[in-house]
Amino acid sequence: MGHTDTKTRILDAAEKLFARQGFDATSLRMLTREAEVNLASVNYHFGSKEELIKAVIARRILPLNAIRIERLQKIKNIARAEDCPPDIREILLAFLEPTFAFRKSARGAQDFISLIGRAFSDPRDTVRKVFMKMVEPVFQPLFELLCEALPSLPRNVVYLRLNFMLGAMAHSMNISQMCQLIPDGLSFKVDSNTLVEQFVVFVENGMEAPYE
Amino acid sequence: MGHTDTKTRILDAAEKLFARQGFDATSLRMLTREAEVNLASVNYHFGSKEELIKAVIARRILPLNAIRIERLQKIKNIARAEDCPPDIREILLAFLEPTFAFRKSARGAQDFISLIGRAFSDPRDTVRKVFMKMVEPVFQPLFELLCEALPSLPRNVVYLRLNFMLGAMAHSMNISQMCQLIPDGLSFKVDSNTLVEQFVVFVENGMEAPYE
DNA sequence: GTTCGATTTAAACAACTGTTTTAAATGTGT
DNA sequence: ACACATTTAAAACAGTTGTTTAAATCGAAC
Repeated sequence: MGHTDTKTRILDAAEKLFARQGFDATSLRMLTREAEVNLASVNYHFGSKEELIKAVIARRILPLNAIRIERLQKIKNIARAEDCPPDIREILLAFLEPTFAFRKSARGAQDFISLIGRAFSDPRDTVRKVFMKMVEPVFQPLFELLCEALPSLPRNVVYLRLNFMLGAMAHSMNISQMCQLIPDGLSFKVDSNTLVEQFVVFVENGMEAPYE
Repeated sequence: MGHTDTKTRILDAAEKLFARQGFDATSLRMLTREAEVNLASVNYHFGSKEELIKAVIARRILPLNAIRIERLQKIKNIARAEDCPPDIREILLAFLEPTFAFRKSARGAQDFISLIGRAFSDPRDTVRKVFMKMVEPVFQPLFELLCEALPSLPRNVVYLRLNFMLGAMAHSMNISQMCQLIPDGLSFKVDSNTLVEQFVVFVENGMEAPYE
C-alpha cells in the first residue's frame, strides 16, 4: 500500500460523501474515484455498500460511546456515593462534550457528526436500526440518570424530553454548514463554542421545566 | 377519470411513499403502481421527479403557513396595541398548533408531517432549498416576534434557540411511527396530545432560559 | 358524428446502479 | 527463489433508474 490503507481510504471518502450527499446519492463509483481506489475494492473489503455504511458509522461511534458511557458511569457512582440525585448539567455535558470535542478533533469528524444527524432520521430501516443499536447502550444509562436527576417527572415525560434534546442536537450538528433560514438577510456566523453553551442552557432549562 | 384526479392520486401516493421510504428509495414505478396510474403520467403532469417532490411539499405547506402567519400577525398586532412584549407560549402555539391540528386532519397528513421532518435535513441542495424557501416567510416573523418577547437575549441567541426548537420538532414528528430507542424494553406509547403539551413546556422553558 | 386538444398507454431509451468475475499484480513466509 | 494467499485491476453482468417517444384513447365543442 503506497500511502494509506485502502480500507481506511474508502472509509474516509465514504464518510465525506455520505455526509454531504446522503447515502443513496453517493454511488460506489464516485466514492471509489474520490478515494482513488478501484471500484471492486468496496465489495472486496466490506462485502456490500450497506456493510460499508455500517462500518462508516461504527468506526467513529463506538469509541465515542465508550467515552460517554464512562463519564455517565462516573456521575452515577458519585451520586450513589453521596446519596444525592445527579446534576442535570453534568449529565448533559457527559453526553454532549465528547461529541463536540470529537467534532473538532479529526479532519473528517465534522462530516461524521452531520452524518450521524442524518442517520438519526434515515427512512431506511437498515440504516436507522443499525444506528439505533449502536446508540442504545449510551441511551439507556443516560435515560436512567436523567430519571434520577428529575425524580418529580414521570418516566415517559423524561423520555419525551430526552427525545426533544436528541432531535435538537441532530439538527444543530448541521447548522454550521447547512443552508440556513436566514432572517432578514442577516446571517449569523455560528460559533461552535457558543453553539454548545447555548445548547446546554436551552436543554437544561427544558429538562428542568416543571411537570404541569 | 373514474375516481380521483390523476394528479392528486400521484401526489397522495408520493406523499405516502416519500414519507415512509424517502425520496431516493421511492422509484417512479413503485409510485405509479401505488397510485394506479401510468408510469409516464408523472413526467406528463409534473415534468420530472424533482418537480413532483416540490409539488408534494408545496401542496400542504403553503396553506399551513398561511394559517401560521395569520396567527403570528394577530399576536404582533395585539402586542403593538397594548405596547407590551408578546407572550412566548402564545407565539409557540401559533406556530405549533396548526401543525399538529393538520396532522390529525387529513388522511395523508401524518405522512406529510414526517416528510417535512425529513426534508428539513435532506442532503440534496434542491430539496432543502425548496423547503427552506417555503418556510422562510413564516420563519421570519416568528423570529422577530421571539426577539420582541425575549428582549434581554441577543438576536443570535434567539436565532440559535429557534433552531433548537425546529430540530426538536422535526424529530418529534417522527417519534410516533419511528423505530425508537426503547430503554429497558419499556416502550412508551406516545400519545399525540401529551407530546404536544410536553413539547411546548420544554421549548418554552428553553426559550426563556436566562442568558448566561 | 366529426374534429381537435388533452390525457393515457405501452414500449423503448440511454444512463447508471451494486455486484461478480477473471486475470494480473503484489506482498509474505519459507 | 519459490509457492501461496492477499490485494488490485479492468471488464462485464443483470437489473433498475428517470425520461422520452409515438400511438391509442378519451371528452367535449361544433
